[in-house]
Amino acid sequence: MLTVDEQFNIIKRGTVEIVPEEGLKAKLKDAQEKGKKLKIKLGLDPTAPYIHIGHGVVLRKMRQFQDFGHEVIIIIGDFTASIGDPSGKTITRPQLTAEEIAENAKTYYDQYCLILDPSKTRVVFNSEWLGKLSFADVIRIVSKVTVARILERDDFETRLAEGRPISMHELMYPVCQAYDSVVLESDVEVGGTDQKFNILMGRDLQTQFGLEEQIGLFMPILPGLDGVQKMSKSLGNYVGITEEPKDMFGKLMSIPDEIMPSYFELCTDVPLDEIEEIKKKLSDGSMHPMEAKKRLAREIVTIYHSADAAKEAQAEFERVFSQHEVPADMPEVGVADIMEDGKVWIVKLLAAANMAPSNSEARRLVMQGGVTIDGEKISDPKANIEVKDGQVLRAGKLKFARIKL
RNA sequence: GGGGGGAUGCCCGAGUGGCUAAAGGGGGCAGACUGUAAAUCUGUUGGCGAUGCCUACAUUGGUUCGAAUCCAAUUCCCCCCA
Repeated sequence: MLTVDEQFNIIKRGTVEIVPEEGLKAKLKDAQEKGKKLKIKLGLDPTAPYIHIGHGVVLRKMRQFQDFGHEVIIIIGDFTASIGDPSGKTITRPQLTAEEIAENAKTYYDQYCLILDPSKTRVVFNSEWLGKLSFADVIRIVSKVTVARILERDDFETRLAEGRPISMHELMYPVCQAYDSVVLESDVEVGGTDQKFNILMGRDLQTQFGLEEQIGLFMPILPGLDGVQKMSKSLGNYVGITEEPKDMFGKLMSIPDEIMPSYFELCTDVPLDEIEEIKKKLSDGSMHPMEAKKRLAREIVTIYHSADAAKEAQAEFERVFSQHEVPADMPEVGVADIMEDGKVWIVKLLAAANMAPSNSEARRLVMQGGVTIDGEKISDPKANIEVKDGQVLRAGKLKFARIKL
């Protein structure tokens, strides 16, 4: 078994901050000595039950705790989702139905099993307790929180200063999340740096309720594929952890060079000194950035699939993008329905292949010279084409389909 | 309770009676260059088998030959005073 210090160092990797570090060490030590499990808390948003490698950063951190014998508690914030974490332009989300919640929970389970050890994972919904509080209970809880404390939160502070509105219920969001920690008696709460205020609020509230304070463990926000905004499904700049190896590989190859180091650190298990080595080689030019990126993509695909899958994905990538050959497999597009006199109108063909959301968009693609069949450019949007079974339709760099008569 | 300001395409934002499918920017898409990186340049960015037609500037109705633009009502948002 690893010593407490060794455990601590593994856990510390990639973190922005641990509040307080000594507290975490003490908890790890205490747990080891008494043979008890720490409760590691993570909150997830139930409205978007799709896990990408940005969530993976935090989940993999949780996994490390599990490997040291601790218990992970995932809180699906079905109650708090109806408030919406205040972001400035909060949209109050609709309450989910029981069926939706159950369905999302299942979806989560299938995904997080790829990272977490299910035997050491508990999933709870915070509506279980938050939804049962009476108004009197709520008053009792909020009486332990001062207005000044709440208004310390950055976005509240700036909004107040700029005269932008803050709704009462938004002020409740951090309190709800903090109260979750009280109910669960969590030892550690893991989250992105955007969770800092909420997680520290948990510490305060636990103290108020006479409990031991949880440790706040903050991970950086993983930048998305665009390298600028945080990774999120709604921005489309994500890599889902259940995506196909070749899609994962391809998407990872498209990230800006500058964010490679943070991806290495946060999304892979490549040792830190090796990452340093790579950085050095990149800056002195002895390593081509593309090679580093291939390594990165391979590492990540290996984590979520396997080393073989990663190798295959790389081979496929090189075949398509370096040697400009067609992918080994691609979706088929049946043309039987859109055939007229043995010919197919190119615009309809693109729509049938889901390469364009509308005919107008398909026309544009054609006019812009992004469409080929078997490598031959189609540039006339009026074109009616005699297609043959097995021909390869391509739109842009990424979209391929095999024609099926 | 009183007074004032506002709502435009994916986003920001111009437009105050016809020349407006709506300037400009961002983002997206496509092309060139390349390493499916960045930067840069070019084109494109409501729908429709399409030299035209349809739908669009919060909603509904009105004025007008003609409305994103004027009027009325409605909804939502913001600010100031109390």
